[in-house]
Amino acid sequence: MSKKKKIEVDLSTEEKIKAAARTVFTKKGYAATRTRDIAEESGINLALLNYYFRSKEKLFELIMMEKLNSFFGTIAPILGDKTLTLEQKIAMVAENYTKVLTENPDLPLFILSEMRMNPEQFVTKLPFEKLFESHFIKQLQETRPDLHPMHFLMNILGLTVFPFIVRPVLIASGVLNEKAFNARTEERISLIPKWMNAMLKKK
Amino acid sequence: MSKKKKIEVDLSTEEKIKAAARTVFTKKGYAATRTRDIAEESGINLALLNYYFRSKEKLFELIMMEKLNSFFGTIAPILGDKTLTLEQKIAMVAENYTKVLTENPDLPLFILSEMRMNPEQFVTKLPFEKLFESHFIKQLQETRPDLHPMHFLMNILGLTVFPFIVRPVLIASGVLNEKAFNARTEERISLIPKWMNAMLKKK
DNA sequence: GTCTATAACCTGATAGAC
DNA sequence: GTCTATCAGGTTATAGAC
Repeated sequence: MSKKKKIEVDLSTEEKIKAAARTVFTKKGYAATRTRDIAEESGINLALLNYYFRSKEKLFELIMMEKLNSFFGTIAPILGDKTLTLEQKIAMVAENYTKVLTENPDLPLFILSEMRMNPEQFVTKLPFEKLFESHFIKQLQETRPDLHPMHFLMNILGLTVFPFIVRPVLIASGVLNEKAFNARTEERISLIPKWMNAMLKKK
Repeated sequence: MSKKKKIEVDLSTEEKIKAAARTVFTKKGYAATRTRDIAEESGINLALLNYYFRSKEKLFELIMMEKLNSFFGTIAPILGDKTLTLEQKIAMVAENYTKVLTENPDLPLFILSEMRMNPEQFVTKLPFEKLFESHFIKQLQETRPDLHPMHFLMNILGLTVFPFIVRPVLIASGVLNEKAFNARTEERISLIPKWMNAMLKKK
């Protein structure tokens, strides 16, 4: 017999705490989160949080590392792949990123908010060279040697990620509901490659 | 004689607290800010903060309203202006926004972070209809009736604002220093209108 | 208006019983 | 492993002297 008899209910205590921590940290951010909130959300006792994870900060770092891997793990392998054309990479970034973010819409704003408040804490643990010295950058330089390749990296990321960054505002203001938002970002999967192509052409 | 004999030093106590609150709230966010931090930063006594502003929350709302006005006040009048062409609006948004954000680079991430944690608090006080039912939206619909105008509003804002949102990461990681960052965003003032024009063309 | 002192409460973390 | 009880320190806000 497996340890887990049920699907959600019989998670180990450790996993229950992690699941609750993901929810609460994501919603409130590190500073506004109380360890009591996490305990309540997970249905476990407050003391067990420290028993399993030693401190609020250690638990947060664990969750943050998961999030960073989701965020950068999607993109770094694509941009570094030497067998893909520039057009293929752009299409894959738009599609894969949109799908990851649709499942996890607060990922970018969560990461950027926390990194802004404490940049040193995580910046050393991230593969920035992988992005900024990637094969993708070389391809951009070959295609448009007249412009800094950073511009186009910024453009593809901005076009893909920016809607998710303003999503809380759009939804709270009633401009779009969740369903309409998802319909628009789904449309952008095929639009972004066309737009990027138009921007990359020399006029 | 004027009340103010010196320029920075002789601000009224109230203005000193507000200036310190701007600095500390922007840097740490609402939840991580301690009223003691603001008192120390401004050189005034802790009790005076409550004397002038009643509570931490009231002071924060005041600062947040200033920030929201800087952020939306730049853009709403341009997008609503019925005498400007689509191309003129795009050029003005890129230029004016970039200049405002260069002076106040953490403005967008500050606003979006705080609104994410507490969307209801500010969303009612914002002129979203001004943006999403503006003359600019009508012009987009006329130019590209086949696509939702939201896409192009997202694109102009994303291309302009996104670099400032990832700025803390870029600078902390050493990918760009402040000077190089400013050089790139300055370049984008003239690039964004060209890119938007290319995106708006039917192919 | 400004200060010191302190009230009233909250928060992360642990000791110790089971 | 899990719980209750509690400690030690921090936090917002105010009372009251000057």
